[in-house]
Amino acid sequence: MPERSERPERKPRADATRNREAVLAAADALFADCDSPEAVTMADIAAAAGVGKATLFRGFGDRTGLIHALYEMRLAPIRRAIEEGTPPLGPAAPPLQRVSALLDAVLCFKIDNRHLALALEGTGGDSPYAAEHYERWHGTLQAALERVPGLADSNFTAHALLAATRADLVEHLVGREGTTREQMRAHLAAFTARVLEP
Amino acid sequence: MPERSERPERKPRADATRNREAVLAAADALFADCDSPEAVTMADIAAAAGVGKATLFRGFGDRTGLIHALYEMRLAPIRRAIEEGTPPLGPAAPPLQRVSALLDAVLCFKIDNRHLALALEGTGGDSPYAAEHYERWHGTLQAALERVPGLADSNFTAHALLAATRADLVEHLVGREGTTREQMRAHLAAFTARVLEP
DNA sequence: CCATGAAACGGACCCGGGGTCCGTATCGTA
DNA sequence: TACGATACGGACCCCGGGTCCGTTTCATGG
Repeated sequence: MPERSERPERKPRADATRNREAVLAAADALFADCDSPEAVTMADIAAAAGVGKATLFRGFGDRTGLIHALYEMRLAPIRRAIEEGTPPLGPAAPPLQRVSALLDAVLCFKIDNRHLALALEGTGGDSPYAAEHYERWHGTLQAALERVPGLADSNFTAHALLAATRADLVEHLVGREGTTREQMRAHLAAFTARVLEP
Repeated sequence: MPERSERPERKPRADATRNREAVLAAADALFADCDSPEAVTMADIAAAAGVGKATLFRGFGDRTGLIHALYEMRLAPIRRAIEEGTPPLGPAAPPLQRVSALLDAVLCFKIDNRHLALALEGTGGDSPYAAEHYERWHGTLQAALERVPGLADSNFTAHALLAATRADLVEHLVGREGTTREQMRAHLAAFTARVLEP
């Protein structure tokens, strides 16, 4: 009896995908207006989505997985712009400009998605540095830094620059101290300029 | 009947202080050799100290309080060296040297007390930027930066430089990737030099 | 349009950890 | 030594993440 591995794939169920969307939407909304990410519980999300708790865990594995899915969803456009976009974000940009553009993009993303970034980095268990999206940011940034003349330590420098965009720092400055989005961008730009220019 | 607020203070009980020491020692030891801080539970600490759980909470308020007490204990000497020590760490040092010395001190402390720093910054609930010890680091560093000629944004710059010494970053580089203590110091020194020098 | 089995559902349930309560043991003082 | 205050400890509560299983709903083939 031959293996039937050759795509007997039946269509995915309609309610499953519908529920997945509902969960993502509900979670996004809940995280959006809450003081701190750990204030929103899995049961809350399930209730808000009109779904049983098990559906959450079946669809996303665990809490981290759900947040991760939300995060990647929002991140996808920026990711594309970086990997195959046009300068200054795309790969064709001259190194110096690209580093600045990269960091500015990260910062803007973190500002616009404070809740998610905070929820993700604040997921106590695993450090942010183990996540693959951080690896991507770091890898791309390091590659760009490598092409900057007179700059050793591209590895550490990439880490240090990214550290300036940490979610809780952004939350502290923007959310708590009322720093403007544009002020933040200016500050970060000035800082990176100082690091890059000899 | 006059208020008896004028020091009717009786001597603190011997067992109380003894237990406090035992708890601090036990907690320190447990945090020292564990993969991740949240792996060590309050019950564990109580058991290791030969004490009831309630004693922990009576003496330190909550988990954060206990970790905080440990942290401040270790931090005290460095704090003194900064506030009333001799250059390059003390207040009399020229700004540029002091900034470098300050950051180096923070880094060394975080390396030598990774467990504690990680436990403290990783205490999900409250962001590290709300803690008063961070306020102190930041305040001192900002003051020093203020005296560096040609450097605007001393506030943000202080945050950004301190971000390069975040506990989980240190843990990642030193604990996971095997970076040497001296390598870390060199990297950070080079990075800050780039930021400071025009 | 209906029978069928696979896939998804949902909420009761479990577990582990932070934090509390209160009867009891211990200490400092007179 | 007697006494009141203080600290003790472990049983207990609560809440949130994660699981189990009987039931429901869908896609498919007739």
